[in-house]
Amino acid sequence: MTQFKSELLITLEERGFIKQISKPEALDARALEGPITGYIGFDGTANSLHVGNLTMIMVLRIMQKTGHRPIALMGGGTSMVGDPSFKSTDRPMLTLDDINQNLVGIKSIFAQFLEFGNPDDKNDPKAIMANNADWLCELNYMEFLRDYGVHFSVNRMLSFEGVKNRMDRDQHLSFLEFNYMILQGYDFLELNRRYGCDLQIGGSDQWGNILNGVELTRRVDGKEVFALTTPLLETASGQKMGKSEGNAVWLNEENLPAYDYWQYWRNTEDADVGKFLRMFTELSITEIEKLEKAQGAELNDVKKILATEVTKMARGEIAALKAAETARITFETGGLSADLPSIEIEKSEIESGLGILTALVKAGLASSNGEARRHIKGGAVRLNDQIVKDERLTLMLEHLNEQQVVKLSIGKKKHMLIKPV
RNA sequence: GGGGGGAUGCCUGAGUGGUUAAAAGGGGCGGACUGUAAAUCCGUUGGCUAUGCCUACGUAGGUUCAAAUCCUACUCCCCCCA
Repeated sequence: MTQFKSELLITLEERGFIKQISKPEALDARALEGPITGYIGFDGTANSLHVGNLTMIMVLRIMQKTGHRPIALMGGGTSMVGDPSFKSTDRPMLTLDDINQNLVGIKSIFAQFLEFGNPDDKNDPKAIMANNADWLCELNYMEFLRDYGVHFSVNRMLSFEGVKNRMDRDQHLSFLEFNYMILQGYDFLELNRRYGCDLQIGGSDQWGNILNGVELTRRVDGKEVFALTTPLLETASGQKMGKSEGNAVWLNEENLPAYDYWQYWRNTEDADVGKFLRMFTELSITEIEKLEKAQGAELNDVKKILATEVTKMARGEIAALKAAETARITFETGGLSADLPSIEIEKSEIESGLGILTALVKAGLASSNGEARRHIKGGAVRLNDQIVKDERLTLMLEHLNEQQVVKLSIGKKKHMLIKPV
């Protein structure tokens, strides 16, 4: 294991962000010399980002905090093609408009984590948001082939892990998709030319693609740039990160209320607590080491700290503390917090008798009447903390409590308030 | 371009005329146990105004009392040869 000297690599290392580095010593030395410009690519296919992207965002944030310049590269160009690896879906190609609209949403999330500056000012040390559509869409095929295609060895590309796997499993790999890695390599070269970018960071599955860019930049412009990958993030029990109730855990309030975001982190597995504290909070390492000593049920308090810290960053301190308090009231005192996620329903609808099934669906606790019915049968549904046994029960104004709301729950963890208006 | 194989529910994958809303596993969800954890066990997993009805086995037609299952065309994928 290399002993790093630069604050950047030391921090990334101790927080568990490093899986592989192309030339660790040289990169370390470069980081000591002066600010590095590093980039990570993000998909522009959704209007938001989720917990699965958080690792990358945190790496960019660490770059900025240690005095380097991060670039968030939107895959506007590559999204136009659509990722062909999901070949079953025949999904419509995203238009430039869609992508640009998505980028607006994504940018607002980044703004929570990074400080952006003026991309045209070479001396502005703040973060940059770039879009590869700006250069990929203007490429001329013949020129591109002659200028850059010549530097790619098919033999070599075939030997990359990702490609090899596909071949071994006899899985279709289109030429389009094969070109992905070339375009990504070109991105690196282009970012180096535009912003002096010397580092590309990505998930460990990106290793081969990143190296292509490193190679290309060296061959074409004779510049040395670096690759760094982060470990693939899974929970200790091997689940993919970032799904809760089958839905993505979004980083923005509009897609997921702070309370639910807080809950996601509160429900972290014991074995992941230390890892997550390191990666997703900015508590000091000594502090984290202290917290990690907690055993068994004591870990519950540490999980609360984790949840609050992580929520602070994405949603701000006020929202985080409020979420923590709401959870405390709900789970620890059995009381009713008015800050639980809620929906508003017309008062007249309740007056005329709102079926419990419909209410559950409206509250988003069940996706269909059938599912709501099954939950009632399974004894999972509660109305104001009373188990509901009758699926024909109707909500009436008498069900409103002192605070003029009705609390609907499914299971022990999911609660919604219904507010008549 | 020639020959062969295939497309099934969230995913993998059985099913080759009626008993099939479709085996099995995974995943999801709920329950028990706990610590709002993991592991384990149990239940559940198309929709509806529900002893019935509708939608569903790549797409469009056809045969049949009856089709995921048979026929025709189309689309897409895989393999072998060129």
